Amino acid sequence: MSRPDPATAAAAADDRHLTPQGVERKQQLLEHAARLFAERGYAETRIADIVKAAGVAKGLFYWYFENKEALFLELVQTTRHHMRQQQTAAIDPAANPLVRVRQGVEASIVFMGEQRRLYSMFDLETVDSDLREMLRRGSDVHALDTARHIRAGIDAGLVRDDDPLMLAWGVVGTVSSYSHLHRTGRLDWPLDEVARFTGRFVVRALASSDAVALDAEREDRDRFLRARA
Amino acid sequence: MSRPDPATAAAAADDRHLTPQGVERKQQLLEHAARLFAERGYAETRIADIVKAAGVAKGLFYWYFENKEALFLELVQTTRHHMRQQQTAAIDPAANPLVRVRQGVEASIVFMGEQRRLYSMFDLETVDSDLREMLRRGSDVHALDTARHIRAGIDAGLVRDDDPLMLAWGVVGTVSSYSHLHRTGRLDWPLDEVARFTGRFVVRALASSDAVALDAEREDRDRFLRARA
DNA sequence: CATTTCCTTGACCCGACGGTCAAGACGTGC
DNA sequence: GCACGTCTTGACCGTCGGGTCAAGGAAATG
Repeated sequence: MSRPDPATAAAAADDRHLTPQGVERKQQLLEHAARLFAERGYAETRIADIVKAAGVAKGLFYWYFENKEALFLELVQTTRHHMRQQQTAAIDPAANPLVRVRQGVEASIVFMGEQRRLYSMFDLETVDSDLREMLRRGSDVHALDTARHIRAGIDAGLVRDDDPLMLAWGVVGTVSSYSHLHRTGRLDWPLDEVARFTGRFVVRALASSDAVALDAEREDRDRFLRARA
Repeated sequence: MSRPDPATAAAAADDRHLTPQGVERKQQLLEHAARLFAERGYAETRIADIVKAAGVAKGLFYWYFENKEALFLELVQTTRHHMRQQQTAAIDPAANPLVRVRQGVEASIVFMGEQRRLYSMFDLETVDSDLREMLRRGSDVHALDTARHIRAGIDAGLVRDDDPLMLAWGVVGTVSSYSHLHRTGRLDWPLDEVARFTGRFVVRALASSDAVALDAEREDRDRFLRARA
């Protein structure tokens, strides 16, 4: 479906050399598209809308992108990349597994909250089935990642003994739920409070005992206060 | 938007008298539509597809429904109704609040799993913004409902002291996450195991202490064994 | 200054799809 | 057998929107 014959490849080929001007124009299109997708959804955004917003002719769109789907893909990939960067930055490798999960969770909430414009089109699968598949792979990776920490947590006796991958899915699901809630404006708490609440929820769901959970929460409060100081 | 002028109301008026044959035909259309929505999504399903599947002419669709959206609405409402019935049936009013939440959660998972065809179009908001609003109101109700039990749980000292509505959103989100996972085939556990896992996850996230959580889980096992006998 | 590559334009094409309509079949009561 | 409401048909219409194209300007390259 991506490149059935050479004729199609003529438009927006992989090895297009972009001048600085071209790079900037492409960036403009991406940004306007992102804004429009977030405002009215992927399907409801016409290519005509995008080029109009950018103030260029319709044909130009196809100079930079093969089609709407290709643009969307690019948007998703770069955003995902930034998200992972943020996550790894937030996770303290020296901390215990349960705390690491909590740090990842809180970082995700904050990132998604700050980038809510972009994320409006991620978890809610407002796209056709091809793209849906791709979006799914994203959360799969996220869950697998989380599962690693959880496994370590179980080994360390910090996380209760249950299927690690299933627990990880619970974490990912919880994060995306609260983030979605916040993003859609049904929850007007400040972002960092949403993050801390979500962290608490997840820690409680995973912890092997009260003591462990309390410990992870205390550590949380400490970090929070330290960050304030 | 629903009925701007009398002319529109001509099609599928509220006070249409349906013969038994008409009722059945309408039902056929609803069922085929549900199947197709589930398979390929709301937006990707053409009215032409629906009537073709039902083996009738296109014009007939507009005899029974004002448009695609109206059909969708009808589908959502009846399904939601069944879901709530199932939930209330599963909740033992004599049980303690935490257990009641768990019962509701497990019933939801089972119901959504059995009706997965229909539910494919619910939580994932594959529809335009008007319908999205309506779908949201559905989970709002669900969360509010859950929050009542949680409040009672906090008063009884069974649920940890945190914002009840937020906790309720966590429950609803967790349920819809695991249900979604199961529905999309990324989780091939038997349905009742998914339900019990989800119940456990939620109970742990809410419980005020290990003892309380263990108690609710033990009660769970007991019920399970009793049901088997 | 010639040539090539990049960038931009907007009119145009065409298929898809939601929705309409005139015409007729079937059944029921009078 | 007539009249009326229910039900069914499929051709037809209009619009919307993705995608194409021929043409030309602007900038780099040689």
